[in-house]
Amino acid sequence: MDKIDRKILTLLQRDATMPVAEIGRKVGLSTTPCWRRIQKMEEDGIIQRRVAVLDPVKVNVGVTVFVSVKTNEHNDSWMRKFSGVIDEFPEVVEFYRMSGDVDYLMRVVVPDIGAYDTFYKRLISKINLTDVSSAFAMGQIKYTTALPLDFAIISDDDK
Amino acid sequence: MDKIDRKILTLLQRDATMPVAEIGRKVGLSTTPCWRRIQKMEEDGIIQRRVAVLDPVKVNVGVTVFVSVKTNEHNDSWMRKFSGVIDEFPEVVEFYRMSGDVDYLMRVVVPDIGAYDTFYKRLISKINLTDVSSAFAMGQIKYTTALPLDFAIISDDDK
DNA sequence: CATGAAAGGGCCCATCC
DNA sequence: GGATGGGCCCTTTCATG
Repeated sequence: MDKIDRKILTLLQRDATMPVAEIGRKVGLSTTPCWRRIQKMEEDGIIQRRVAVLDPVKVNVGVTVFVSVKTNEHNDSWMRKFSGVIDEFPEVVEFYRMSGDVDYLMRVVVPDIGAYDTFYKRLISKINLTDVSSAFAMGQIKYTTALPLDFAIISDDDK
Repeated sequence: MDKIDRKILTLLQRDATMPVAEIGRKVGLSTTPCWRRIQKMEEDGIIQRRVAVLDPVKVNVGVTVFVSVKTNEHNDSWMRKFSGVIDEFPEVVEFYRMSGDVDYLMRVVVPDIGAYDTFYKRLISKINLTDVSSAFAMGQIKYTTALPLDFAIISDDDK
């Protein structure tokens, strides 16, 4: 991956509908080589997919809750089971295995507190969770799907 | 918004490259009305944008850190300043104002612990933060940009 | 008023240089 | 990496219930 690829990714992370010809123009390439680079990055899995991003408030999931879970079950099979349960809940949009005193952290999106309570009851009915604590977000100040590309590995033969 | 719109959104959240004709076929509509519905949802801001989603590991930001901030400055102007500082950091991909004992929570993506330390130093040099604590994720088990549409408001005249 | 059918223009993508 | 061309898809216009 070189500087041009990074520029292409920057543009596509911002707007995936941009025509290849225009991307090429912005990065100083003609259509074909630019298209080939994009194609390769898709094959390599650098570009995973192209998705529509919706307005959370307008689809009535304006409330984010961070749910911390502590457990005594520190084995792989339990994690897989937990993971499988979480997969069934579309309200859970992010799920992490943590280091430190919390074992798992998930981000849940719901319309309001009441809906969160419903979610919570459904969750604990599916799997036994020892210690769960919920932190409510009062507002989303920043949210982006665009990853920083400043750390991406640049091939040597690139000025 | 009716059931068909929800189906369209479900498809577009999964894959925004799907041709309108195919979407129409899947939801039981011909091309034009399907295209118009999508157009309208874009105008209404329900569909905010279409973006490329990249693989975090492959662009070398495989480590997620959740940073909790407590502060004594509970006024709007300070929040705006903080918000402005955060905007300058592409490593911060999410930023929330919280209720409870933590005031702000952000998700930061970096290549490794060392890069997080660099980020942390740069951050506290830009703004005075009283109480900051960092929690490292050992792994991302689930991440989706797709919001649940089960809560979306359905217009009455829809079976 | 919402849907469907058909036509034009633009873009993707393959081939060749 | 660049240029040309065919084919598909988006987008508009017109017709229909």
